[in-house]
Amino acid sequence: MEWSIQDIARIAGTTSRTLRHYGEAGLLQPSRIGANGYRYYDEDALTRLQRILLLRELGLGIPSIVEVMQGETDDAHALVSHLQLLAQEKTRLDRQIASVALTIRKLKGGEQLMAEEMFDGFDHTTYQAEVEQRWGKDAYTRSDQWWRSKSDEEKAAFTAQHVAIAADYASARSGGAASDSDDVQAIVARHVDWLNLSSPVTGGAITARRLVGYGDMYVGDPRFAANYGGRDGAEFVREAFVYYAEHSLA
Amino acid sequence: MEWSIQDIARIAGTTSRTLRHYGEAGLLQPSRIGANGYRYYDEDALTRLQRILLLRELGLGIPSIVEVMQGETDDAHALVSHLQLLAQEKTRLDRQIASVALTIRKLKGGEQLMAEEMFDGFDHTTYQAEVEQRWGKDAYTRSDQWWRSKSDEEKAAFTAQHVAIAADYASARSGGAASDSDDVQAIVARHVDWLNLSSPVTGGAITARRLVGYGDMYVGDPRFAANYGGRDGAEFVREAFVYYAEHSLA
DNA sequence: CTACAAGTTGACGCAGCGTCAATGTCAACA
DNA sequence: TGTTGACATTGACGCTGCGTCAACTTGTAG
Repeated sequence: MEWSIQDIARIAGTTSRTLRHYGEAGLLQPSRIGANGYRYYDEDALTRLQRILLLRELGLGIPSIVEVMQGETDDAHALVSHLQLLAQEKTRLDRQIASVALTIRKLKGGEQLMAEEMFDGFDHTTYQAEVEQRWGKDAYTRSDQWWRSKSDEEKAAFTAQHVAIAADYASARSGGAASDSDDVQAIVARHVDWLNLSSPVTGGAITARRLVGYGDMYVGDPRFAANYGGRDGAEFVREAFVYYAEHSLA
Repeated sequence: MEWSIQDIARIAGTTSRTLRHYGEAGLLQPSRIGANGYRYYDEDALTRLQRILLLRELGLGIPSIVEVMQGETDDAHALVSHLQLLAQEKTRLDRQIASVALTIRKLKGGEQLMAEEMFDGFDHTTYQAEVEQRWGKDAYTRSDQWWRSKSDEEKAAFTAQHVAIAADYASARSGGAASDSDDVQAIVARHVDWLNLSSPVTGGAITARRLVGYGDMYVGDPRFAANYGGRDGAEFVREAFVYYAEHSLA
């Protein structure tokens, strides 16, 4: 059996450009080249290609894959060192997220705005007067003190976590995931953990009832919905909350 | 005041090449260009450059910075959307780390090897016989059962966490951090959390005494030291453990 | 006036392909 | 057999953010 470059690309789920690139890189040569210069690939090449694509999906660079395919390194070894790279990347990212969050807060004008901002994302009340009206007269003070008690690092981490959670909802939703899918429910679990971080302020761990209450608030208030990509995003989160409340907080 | 490209680069802590690049990108023009083509920069340019470098450190791309500098977006807004990018990147990385860890385990030949591998990283005993001798006759069984009780995702996460921790030690050490520095002690805190994950097996949370014991083992056994970059790395971890044990587990 | 160090410039390189413009191939139709 | 149009295929350039380098200037010491 023999296929043209386009055929192989379709079968393996990649592009002809990529195949030519692998050819240049010495990763995968066509099994035959026609008199007209066209590349043709056989079944061995297809198998090899699929292995290459797997390693690429795992993030290995072409030189590493070349090594592996030449048998100088076994797959596991290459993946382990790759894993170390990924881990480093991750901590670098974590650090950067923390500094960016910190810088944002500094730019926004110092501690004064912090309680508001945090409350804004946390229980959707932006102004002190509103907080007091909605949550009781000393809620603002309690929250403000709690927030001030945190170090800069902790504040940044807290903010960053929420941003990450919101981003995850967004990508899950755009990827077509259902609000009761495992993926989304896993995000909710993290979200609940995050909410529980401030349980000292709100008085105890999240209950099913409270979680659904939050969901309603997210949908009802555009300032909060904005955190989740608008009304539709907030609605998605609310559905996920409801499901989670029923199945995991019962 | 006016400086040559090299002067400005040194003052701001960057390179002349970078400055020329920013020039081409329209980010930062020299305040004057000599008849010989040499670039000269004044104080305004220096101020602007420092702002640019700050945003770059936070990971903003040049086009984004151009926007910000043109006043089309304020800093905070740009950083918030950048933060979302970073958060997405992070979850992508998390997923990839999990898949790589999972793939590694699959390659290593299924469940059979898992208990060994995990024990290998966890308390340095590679072989069943050795485990039994060192930790008591049913330690291996307990550990094996505990490990088997985990889902694939959980196993992958567990492995990935340890790799990340080891990588963090390595980068901290190569960055010249002391074992009693805040950064390193924060890594130890995560390490302790990680060790506590298997407290059901080892019988209760880590104590100061046990932590130091682990440190000694890491240094003493090359198979384990390998996880932390060899003897020197293990020694570094041991020092960090000792400090942590005295100051945070007292 | 020479010799040499230090500075400056534009150009190429890199990773992993996406995206062309320029040709080539092939079946259908005249 | 010649034409046409739909698809394929190829090599080349582009992209990010600079590091690195060869070639050329400038300035200082002797």
